[in-house]
Amino acid sequence: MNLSQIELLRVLQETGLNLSKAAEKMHVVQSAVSRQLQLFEEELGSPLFERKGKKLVALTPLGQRVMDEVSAINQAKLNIQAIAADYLDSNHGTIHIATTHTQAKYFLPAPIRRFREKYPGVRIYMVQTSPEQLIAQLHEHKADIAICTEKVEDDAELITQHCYEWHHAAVMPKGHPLCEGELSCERLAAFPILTYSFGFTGRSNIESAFKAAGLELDIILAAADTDVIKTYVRLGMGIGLIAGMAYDAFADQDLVARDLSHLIPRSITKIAYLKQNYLPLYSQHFIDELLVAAKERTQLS
Amino acid sequence: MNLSQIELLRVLQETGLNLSKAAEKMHVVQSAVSRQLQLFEEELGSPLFERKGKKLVALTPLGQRVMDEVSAINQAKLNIQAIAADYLDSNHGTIHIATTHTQAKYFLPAPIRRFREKYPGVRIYMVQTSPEQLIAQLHEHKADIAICTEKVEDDAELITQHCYEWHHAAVMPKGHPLCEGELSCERLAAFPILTYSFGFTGRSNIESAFKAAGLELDIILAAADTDVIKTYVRLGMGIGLIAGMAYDAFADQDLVARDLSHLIPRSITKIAYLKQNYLPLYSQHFIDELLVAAKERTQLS
DNA sequence: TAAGGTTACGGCGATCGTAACGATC
DNA sequence: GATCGTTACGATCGCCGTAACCTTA
Repeated sequence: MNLSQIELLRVLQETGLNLSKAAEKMHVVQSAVSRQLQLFEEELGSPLFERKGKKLVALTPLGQRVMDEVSAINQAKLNIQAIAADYLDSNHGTIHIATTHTQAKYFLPAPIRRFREKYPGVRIYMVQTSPEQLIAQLHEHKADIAICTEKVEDDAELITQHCYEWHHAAVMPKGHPLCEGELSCERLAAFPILTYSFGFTGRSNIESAFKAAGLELDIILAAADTDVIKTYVRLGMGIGLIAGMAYDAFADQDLVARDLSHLIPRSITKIAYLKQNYLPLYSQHFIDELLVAAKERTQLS
Repeated sequence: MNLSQIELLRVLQETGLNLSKAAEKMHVVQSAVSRQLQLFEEELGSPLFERKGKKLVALTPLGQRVMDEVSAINQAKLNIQAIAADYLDSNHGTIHIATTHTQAKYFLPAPIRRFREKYPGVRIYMVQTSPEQLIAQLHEHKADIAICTEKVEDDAELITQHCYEWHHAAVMPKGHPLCEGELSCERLAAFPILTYSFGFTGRSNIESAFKAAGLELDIILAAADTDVIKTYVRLGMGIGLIAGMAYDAFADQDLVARDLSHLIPRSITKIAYLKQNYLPLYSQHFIDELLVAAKERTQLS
């Protein structure tokens, strides 16, 4: 057993058990990885993969168990490298952030700007995905830190930190009937609604609020990001239900935003990362910066 | 980075950072490990060991962090091998049990006999140590399963299972004044006491019982095992406070045992093993056997 | 001077690449 | 015939062992 065999198994998973692609990723010829796999299976005494003809089509039960350990080894290997790199120079490196459009546009700019001033040598990569993909990004080592509102919890391999709480707001063109008077679920439900797609940005809280009131929403647009919603609100298509922080008092002067904290349960945005994954010092400072920004935001509102 | 370098680091810890001894353990010449260590440190960019002259004297802060990951890799490597071996033949292998004299002599014989009938191909190794060493044995991979009464808990890397509960008993020669009448802490404390060493077999429960009663025990013998205690009780040196199950109605006919469950809090014997450590099927069956024996014992009493 | 560690160098073997072949869609 | 995997074989590079040397208790 050696580390390149372990690496091979990891890459094989990534490539859908394709030896040729795995060879390419590892910068060796295909015959080499073929033989390494044979040697490893021989050493263990039984096959790790189900084969159909010569093709690898699935993991054997043994293979599945072994894969868990392979992940552990791979994680530890990455950690050693990260720890050493961090120790050599804790001002340079990379952070991969996975997050959603709303966070990327309305929350992250401030903390990221401040972080970049302190750590100009750290490259920040942002991956923007759907909330349900965020955690997967962590597990696949495509992201170090995920910032998300829905779908976290109950993952023993994850550490999650409370970041900040926010409420939804209703946005509408100036002069709309809902600009005046007390807002209620009933009044809102009387208009066509534009809001987030399922699983995005607290959508589930919107659902639960109106379901509790026994109301059916007429959702005529479900978008992944706020800008699309605002665009169609401007066209007079209906009421937009968006995250409160996504209303920009300056850029959105032509729209009216009304707080819905009394109608829709608060949403909680969290920071998540893998428990087993070593985060360099600067990443920890990045998280600190997020928490500072979160605190500022809560004091503001 | 490769697995033998990782292995080297592990062995270096075992040998007290002695390169020569590490080389010997790894069946290679000393110069080889010296160079491998250099290469690895070079790859990481900074030293893993503090050196005094040429000698390795301590881990650097980097080294300490790296060592944690090294342990993880080593554990995963062992797991892969164990899983594969288990998959090939789940009826052969080894179990290393770490336990104390009392468990080894008075509890384990029955479950081990039954287990051996079912799994004649499994070699059972027993390491008998002091309770405080038991957990260390697990961490050092010198034992797979620890069976112990004191000093477990609050170790996140451990899984502990409740095994059985038992009480202490007082043993004395026939005809001793304490053979008759109600037993109390006061009556016991009036005699010289022979019992377990600190940290052994529920000794702490004995302490707390008498401390609660405001009594000082005159402990004239503190032994690690029950047989020594019984031997000196037979010589008339005093009252023996031993684990109830350590009294053998047949072999100890010349002694009188009196239950102390109303005076001394119950002791709990637990099974512990490393969370990260893969236990072969037969080991899991061995634990089942322990639990069966534990149940039988509690029904008896 | 014994024990622990480093450096230099030659030899051997593990692993790679080339290449030809086999199978499956 | 294109994709995917295996087998055979020569070449190379990494790693080991020998051996001489350095350093400190």
